[in-house]
Amino acid sequence: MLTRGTCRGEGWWHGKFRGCGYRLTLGREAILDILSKSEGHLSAEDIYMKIHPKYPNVGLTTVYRTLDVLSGLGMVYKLDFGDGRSRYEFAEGPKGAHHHHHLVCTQCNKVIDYTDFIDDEVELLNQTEKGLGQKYKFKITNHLIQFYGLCEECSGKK
Amino acid sequence: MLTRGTCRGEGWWHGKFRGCGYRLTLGREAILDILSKSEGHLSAEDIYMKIHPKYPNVGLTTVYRTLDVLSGLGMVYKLDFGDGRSRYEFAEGPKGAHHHHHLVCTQCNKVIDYTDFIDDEVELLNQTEKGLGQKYKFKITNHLIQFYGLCEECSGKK
DNA sequence: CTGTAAATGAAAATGATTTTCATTAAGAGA
DNA sequence: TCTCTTAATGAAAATCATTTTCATTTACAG
Repeated sequence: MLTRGTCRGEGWWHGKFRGCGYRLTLGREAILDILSKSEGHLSAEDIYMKIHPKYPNVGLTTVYRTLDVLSGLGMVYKLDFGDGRSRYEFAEGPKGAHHHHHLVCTQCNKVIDYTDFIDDEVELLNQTEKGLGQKYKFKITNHLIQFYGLCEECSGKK
Repeated sequence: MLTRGTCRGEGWWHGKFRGCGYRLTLGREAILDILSKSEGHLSAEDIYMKIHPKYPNVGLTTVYRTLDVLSGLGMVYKLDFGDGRSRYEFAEGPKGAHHHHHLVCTQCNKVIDYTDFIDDEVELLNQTEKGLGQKYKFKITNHLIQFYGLCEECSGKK
């Protein structure tokens, strides 16, 4: 993962990029644009496909590279749902309005975002985070919570 | 993932295998044996290496296949710490004595198992699990909690 | 406007995991 | 115990997401 110092300050991304010594390019804008508009969990190729019609000269390689930068900056979460490819979602921050956790079907890989119990969870997590951070001298920046099981359809199929 | 029906009953693995229609083979025993003895997070190749001296005729392919079966049976957890290969650990069950969660360094990929806050976490998770299960009609069988950040060393390096 | 280092695309390389296929062996039933 | 069916296996090849290489382009500081 690419990281230049610790660049997690606030401010919108024009500044965020520049502030961290990154250059602002068309490809990066395109990718951020798609990511901030799309709901859901996009793979690198998904993003490439969505961008391609409008920006045919942004390659898949650049998508990967940009996603790496973005997740290094904390602007994007890189997720793994066990289907062999990484998924990315725009980060709104763990306290942000749309923060959610995932419910993953181990059979069909369907993913449901839920926010229902987030408040209690986040409260507990913050505590835990603090405790862990102290005990293990970790600078915790993020967390991942996923529940696994069978979705309605798949558990029907037995 | 290979699954034959829902085979998550109790009992030790000789029976568990047979009960689910799987055959008990040398390779599978070897893999279970290593997994149950080793602490930590082994990759398929780690396991292959550990087994090889004693069972030189168990191939890497079989290791992958067996791990797939085992994780289908819920006897092994398949984990992803972001270093490009899957890691496996013997499952003691979410309520088992050694259940733990993970603290992952995003820089060097070091992983710390912690059990410190498990009790509170597990309690909340059980509630959440129940609520989510009902609302989304999911049969939840497992959960994953990981905190990400920089370990002491890596945050030292700035 | 210019120089320099960062960013890029295309193609090749990588590397974990999966598939193929011919062979072996587990274990149910005789 | 012997036989037969089918699951399990190893080796090699295939797959496929991601990374690297390298020559070229481009952002942007000065």
